[in-house]
Amino acid sequence: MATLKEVALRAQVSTATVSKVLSNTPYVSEETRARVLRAVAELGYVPNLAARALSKGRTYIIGVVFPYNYDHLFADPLITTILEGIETVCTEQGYNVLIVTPRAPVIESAQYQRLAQSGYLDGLITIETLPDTPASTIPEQLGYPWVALGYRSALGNLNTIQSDDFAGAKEIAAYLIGLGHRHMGIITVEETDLAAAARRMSGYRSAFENAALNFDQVPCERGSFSVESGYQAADKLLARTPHPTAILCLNDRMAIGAIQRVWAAGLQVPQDISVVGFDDIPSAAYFAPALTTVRQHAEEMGERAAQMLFEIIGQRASDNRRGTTQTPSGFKPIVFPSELVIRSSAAPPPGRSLESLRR
Amino acid sequence: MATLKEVALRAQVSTATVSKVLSNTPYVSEETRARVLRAVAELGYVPNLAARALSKGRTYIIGVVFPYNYDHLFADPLITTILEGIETVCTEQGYNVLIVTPRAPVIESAQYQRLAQSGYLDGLITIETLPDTPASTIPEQLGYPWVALGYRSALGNLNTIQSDDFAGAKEIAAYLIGLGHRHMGIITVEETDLAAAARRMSGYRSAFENAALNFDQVPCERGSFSVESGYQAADKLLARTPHPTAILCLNDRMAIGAIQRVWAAGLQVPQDISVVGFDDIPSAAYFAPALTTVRQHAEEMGERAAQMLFEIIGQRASDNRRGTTQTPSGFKPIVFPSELVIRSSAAPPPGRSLESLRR
DNA sequence: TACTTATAGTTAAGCGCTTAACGGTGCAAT
DNA sequence: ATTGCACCGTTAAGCGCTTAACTATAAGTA
Repeated sequence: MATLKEVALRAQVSTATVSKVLSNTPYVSEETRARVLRAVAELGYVPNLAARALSKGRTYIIGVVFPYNYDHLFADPLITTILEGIETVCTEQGYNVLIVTPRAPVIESAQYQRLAQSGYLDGLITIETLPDTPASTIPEQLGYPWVALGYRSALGNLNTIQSDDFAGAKEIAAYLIGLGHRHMGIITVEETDLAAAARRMSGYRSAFENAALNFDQVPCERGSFSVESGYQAADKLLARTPHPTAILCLNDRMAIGAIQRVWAAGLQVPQDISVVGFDDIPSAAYFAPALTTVRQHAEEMGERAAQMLFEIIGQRASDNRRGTTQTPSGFKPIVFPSELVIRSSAAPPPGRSLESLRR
Repeated sequence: MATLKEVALRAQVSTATVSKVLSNTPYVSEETRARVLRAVAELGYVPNLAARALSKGRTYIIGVVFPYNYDHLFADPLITTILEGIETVCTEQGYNVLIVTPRAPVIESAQYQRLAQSGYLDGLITIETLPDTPASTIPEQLGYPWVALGYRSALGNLNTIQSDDFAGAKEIAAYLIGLGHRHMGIITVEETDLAAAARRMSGYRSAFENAALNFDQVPCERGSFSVESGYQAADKLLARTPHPTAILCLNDRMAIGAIQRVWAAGLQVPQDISVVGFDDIPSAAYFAPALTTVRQHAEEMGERAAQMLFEIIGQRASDNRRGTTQTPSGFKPIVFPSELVIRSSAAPPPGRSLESLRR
């Protein structure tokens, strides 16, 4: 609670001198430096960050904006893993992380809007799971240092970090096709709920078309990310005759739900039906059967996002210093590969299952 | 980027008036109010929070301090669930959450120390998994609004939110005993790594003693929270002859690891060996066999912690207003019950397994 | 000797906001 | 006519820090 002034008084110097000592500015004698430092120690002085922020125009806080329409936000391991990556880099750089979870579509979220423009944040990382939300727009308008994890077609995806959803989806679909599956089902989500959904669906489609399979008549149900919704969606898929021999799920949690439903039907995974997911959440490996899925490099993506943000912040700062007008350009999108993780929830289709089921 | 001053200029009033309008202070005519509001809208004015924080002495940011020695912090669903609870309440109250993850024992973490004392935070919630870390001490010394999730024997556990680890552990141990198990093994962690560890162990002990079983000769291995470490610990437990018919694990992840090891030995859970966990992480329900474990009310605990914090903040504020000296007292600890969740990873011991193993 | 220049420290303005204290109005009550 | 007071608005003093601009001294240079 001691202030700079009190330190100055005690050390018998001006506040400017104390400030200089604290910021390691040169031209302070060893003797006064020592005196100041002693006063600081004696008073247990800690600079007031709000004051510093006001006068320096920097807060050393960066905001991480979560997607708003997720069911249980932090329950998604992918998101928390990304957060962890971000957090690591920010801490290294001496920045703090403020988490922003808009509870309304971003455009309506007063909380978010204010924060973004309040000068409280030195930068913003948005985790954008939705297609082109206005969240994408605002920071850019402000010339605000900002990076998005996700897609932003509007601005040519500048300053974004992405996962190669298309390639990952294509690969896992091709894998199932390679195993011999011809009748598959898909559990997806509303494309308005997840920007990546469309990419993954395109990936699936591409694999199907490569194998000369008609993608448009593949049965497809929609869930809402959760295990429960995966169960429900699988329920509908299994009601078909013949039922699919493999189910492609847009995320792991729905895959787990789908597997529960398959079990409930008295069938085995993968012997009777193969089920694959997407994301490779931590428990995917320990689930039985261990999930065949697609891994995204979430932690690295988070780290890279933070690094990119700091590059932007640094660049802005030097621009300002030399009075250059801001380069309105940005970084090209960084696309992280996603990789097929083969475990044991997928296998070749049962030999004559189709025939036998048709009886 | 517009400032109060600019708004005032445009609305042709003083900055004080603008400020009053913005804070809904009475005694402003409808007409000027409208004029000010229009100017605000036209300029897209958003108050600068750093300035507001400085002049009001409040930042509307509360810090959540994570335990420092966790392997993969955010990977622990318990922690993220708590965070979610905290976040919910804070958002409701118009507060933001800053996450603080000391990367060193708290006492050495300059980052943490400064933050706590920098006036940047209106309050602190520490998630304390360790026994009486200095983290517990500092905020209290400062009379800083602060709540801990965990145990703090030093201060009579004032202002803490706890889970009834003892009762939960006792209950699950008693459950296994009730099923008929007599030879059990325990997978715990270092007590210096988790304050609750001692409580849970006491709970186990109590159940054993109630059943007149000698707790001290129960084989006990130590892991480090992770699935992998559970596997390793189970490995040692299974090396014994006779091996235990049930394994009590201090958390679910280690239980999952232990189950993997049991499978690797060609044994079935729960037919051959029962394995139970603690925490009831989300995937516990979907794991096969679904884990019998102990649920903690993590989200509610987080919410309650935040509520308690706001009560303290409010109380401080009114104290200051009427100049009362701070009541150094605090709230009594709130203990959340933990409840046994019976699923399918535990069953009675195999009929004659004891005899047959002893051959 | 006079003029730089490096060093050491101070002054004071200012970051953008809040708020106590202080005028002025009108108008009802004395 | 005087007082009281509810109402509307302004002035100005901070909040605690940073930093440009300045003063002052000592040492180096032509």
